[in-house]
Amino acid sequence: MEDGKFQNGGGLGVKVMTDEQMEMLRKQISVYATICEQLVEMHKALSAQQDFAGMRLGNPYFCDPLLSSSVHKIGSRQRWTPKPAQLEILEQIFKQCNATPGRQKIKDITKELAQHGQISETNVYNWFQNRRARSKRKQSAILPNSGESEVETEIESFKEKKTKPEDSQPDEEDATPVSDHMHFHSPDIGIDQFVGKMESPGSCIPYWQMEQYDLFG
Amino acid sequence: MEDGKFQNGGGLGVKVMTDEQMEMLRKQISVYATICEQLVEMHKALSAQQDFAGMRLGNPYFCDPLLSSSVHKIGSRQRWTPKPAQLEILEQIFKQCNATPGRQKIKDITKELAQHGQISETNVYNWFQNRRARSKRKQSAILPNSGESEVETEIESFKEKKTKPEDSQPDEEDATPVSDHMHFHSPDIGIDQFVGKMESPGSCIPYWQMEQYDLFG
DNA sequence: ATACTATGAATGAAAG
DNA sequence: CTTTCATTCATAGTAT
Repeated sequence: MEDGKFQNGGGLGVKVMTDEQMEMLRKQISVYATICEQLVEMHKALSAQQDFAGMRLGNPYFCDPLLSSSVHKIGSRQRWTPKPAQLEILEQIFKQCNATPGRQKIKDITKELAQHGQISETNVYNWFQNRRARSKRKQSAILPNSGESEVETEIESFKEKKTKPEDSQPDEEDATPVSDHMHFHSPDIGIDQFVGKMESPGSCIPYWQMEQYDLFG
Repeated sequence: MEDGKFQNGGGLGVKVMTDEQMEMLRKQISVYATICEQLVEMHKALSAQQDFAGMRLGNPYFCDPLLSSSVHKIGSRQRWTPKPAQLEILEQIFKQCNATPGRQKIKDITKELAQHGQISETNVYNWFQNRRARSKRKQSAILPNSGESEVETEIESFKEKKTKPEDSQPDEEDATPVSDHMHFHSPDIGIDQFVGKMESPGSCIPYWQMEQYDLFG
């Protein structure tokens, strides 16, 4: 079939990758993609300052093939989108037990939902996970200071949205986000060689260390 | 790329690539590598020939986020984010012994990884715990649980059921498992400094990582 | 086309 | 070790 013209020496047209390999590959490429993105930006910024046209010529890679994003977005796997029917079932189940369904439960649900479309257990698992997390967030968002113990009410009709998406950065010094015109999310990384680690906010050893280092040793 | 030409071999959870896809992948990576090399060089050249100090001062993000390698707001990130270099090492170690590293082992690993950025033993410990747990979950997600809809011993024997891939599917009749030689070269271009700066992978998640979604349906 | 929002997915950390 | 929580990223859908 498809290996009619693109077959390797073995004559087999397909190869199987493990998740590990897949993941690694994805990571590698992501790294490249990010590097390129940033370098390109830098390049653009620099270009704006001076005209070093001569340098650009002769290099097919930064002339424009790159800048025009010929490399990016080559096919992409899109994420699962629950069908209305599936959603309904999920919501219903969620209402009953807004707790995490057990493994077996997940399986059952998955099987059930599979009748309405392609779905995997992971999808179901994620859905509940997200549903729960978001439900909780919304609750805390609408009741800032009241008692929060009895709030188990489902508020899906509440399309409460954050008035201010909040950059989630408590640090608002002179930082000028450049993300105005491009998605440069996470311009920061956790490389604080100088910042103290926050693993042990005191002098106590994390539970696991005690267990493994002190008791076990 | 039209996915219509390819098929997943009916694999459930197995990623099957055709030679064509493989070729494309290789090409993409090559392109990235080349681009990065070129851009890095260009950047170096530019940096050398001018001192865009003004720009630097005015824009902490533009100056050269890549070279400074740690331009991020202190305290803006709470949780550790492994850098590509660290991840690579971790994955490698995980491959060898996917068992829990002993206390000394953790220390060693931590020390090793510290060369690439801030990290603590707790981070390493957690990483392995998560890695293992998720590896297991993934495989159980597609586990050949032929059992009917009974909730029997849920503890099942997915201990070391399949040590190899998280998800193998007995449908690889004409599929050749990708050997570990399929590794494309790592970002071996001289941009380690840059790599260390990045932490947001996934600006481009091509067709791999695809699952049994409706990609073929 | 651009921006925004809703939400699926990934993952570090913590609880049990 | 297993399960759950919290936060973040990326993308599909939708509005401007």
